[in-house]
Amino acid sequence: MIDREGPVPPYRQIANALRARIASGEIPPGRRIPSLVELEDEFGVARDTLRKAVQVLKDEGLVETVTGMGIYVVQPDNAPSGG
Amino acid sequence: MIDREGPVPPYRQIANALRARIASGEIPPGRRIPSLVELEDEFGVARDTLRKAVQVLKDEGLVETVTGMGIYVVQPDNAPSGG
DNA sequence: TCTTATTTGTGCGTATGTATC
DNA sequence: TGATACATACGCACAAATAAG
Repeated sequence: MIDREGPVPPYRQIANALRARIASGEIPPGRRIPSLVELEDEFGVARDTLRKAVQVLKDEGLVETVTGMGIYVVQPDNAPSGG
Repeated sequence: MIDREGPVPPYRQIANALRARIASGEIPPGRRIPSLVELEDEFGVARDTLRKAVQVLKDEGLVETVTGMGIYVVQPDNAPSGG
């Protein structure tokens, strides 16, 4: 799942994978993405790595984190699309 | 924000900047300094560098780390002034 | 209110590889 | 060779918010 030989670091690969799921509608707006524990299990990486991957998506405005709840896909209404 | 040309290494500059905020009262005793993530964003340096900067302030007794909470400005009451 | 479970937030310590001075 | 810095990654401990009972 994660290619540790290539030039793309794991945290970027994970960010890309999650972004693809969001873009494809697999994880629609308002929905939660898998928890860090589940992602740990799925990708076989440390939380630190997931934290960085999530940070990338947060930076892009694709997701938002809520302590005690999870990480949610930002809805178009909430998206900073300039309006 | 960080001068990478001068003789003062970034971790020292950051330590100085934080020390100034504490001295000026911008971050009063008992208050938390920005998290490492926020400082990463603000200064544009690696976590490794931030941790060294914080270590300087800890060495000076200006701040204390509380696990799971953050890094706090030491209160005069708690200062190791010999009491 | 308290306990239990889940989930994110925050920092510590450590390690590897690369690069500059 | 050493200090400094960046990028990446793993494992660990503890705190806070949320949810359910």
